[in-house]
Amino acid sequence: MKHDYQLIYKKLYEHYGPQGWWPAETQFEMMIGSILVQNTSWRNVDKALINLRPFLHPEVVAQLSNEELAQLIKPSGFFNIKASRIKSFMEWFKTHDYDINLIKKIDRHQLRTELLSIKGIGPETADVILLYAFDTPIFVVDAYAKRIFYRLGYDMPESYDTFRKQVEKELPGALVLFNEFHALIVEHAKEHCKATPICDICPLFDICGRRLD
DNA sequence: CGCCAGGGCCATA
DNA sequence: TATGGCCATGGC
Repeated sequence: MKHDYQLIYKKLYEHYGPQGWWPAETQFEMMIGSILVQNTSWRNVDKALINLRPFLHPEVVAQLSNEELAQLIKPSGFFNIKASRIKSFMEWFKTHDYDINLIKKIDRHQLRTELLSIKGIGPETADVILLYAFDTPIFVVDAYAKRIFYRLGYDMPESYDTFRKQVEKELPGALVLFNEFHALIVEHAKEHCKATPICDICPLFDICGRRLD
């Protein structure tokens, strides 16, 4: 199957329109949210963020105990693990003086390596942080992207980075495109390609020419 | 009641 | 290196 990632983007964008991600008030909130949302619905993350927002300053979060933090983020699930992951992230953030603009000056390849070295930050979380907090044009390989491409019959690489680079290679490198693409893929997944897909109204239906189930 | 959500770590083989 | 178990709440 010939793959055309740009056509998928086009179809999703035409159907759903601009998404304007990430849904956060600050870049710091974005980064915390990226950990909270791991394998979790945004609905639950939002509840956690409402609890957390009064404390949502780097110096304050860094001072909270794991137990206090866990209680605040409880609605997001996995709260003990995520509290620990947030604290690990804060340790790294502190080494850059909690300064987003300072981090933006770092070479992106090195920054990605630094993010991946943090306990609890894997490739997908690292990439959404790079994309939505540090304006790095990068394709986020999430479960939905894999599912869509596989179901379209594309022959995709298995490893995360090879998958990511193959998609990036065939797209124009504009930041806004990668920003919207990931958001659109998630938005699409909310309605389609679930256990009981409704694919005759799927915006990708005329690409695959068949039901995506 | 069961399933799963905008993952990642760790133990085992 | 490659699966499998585990983490845990809330919506449906």
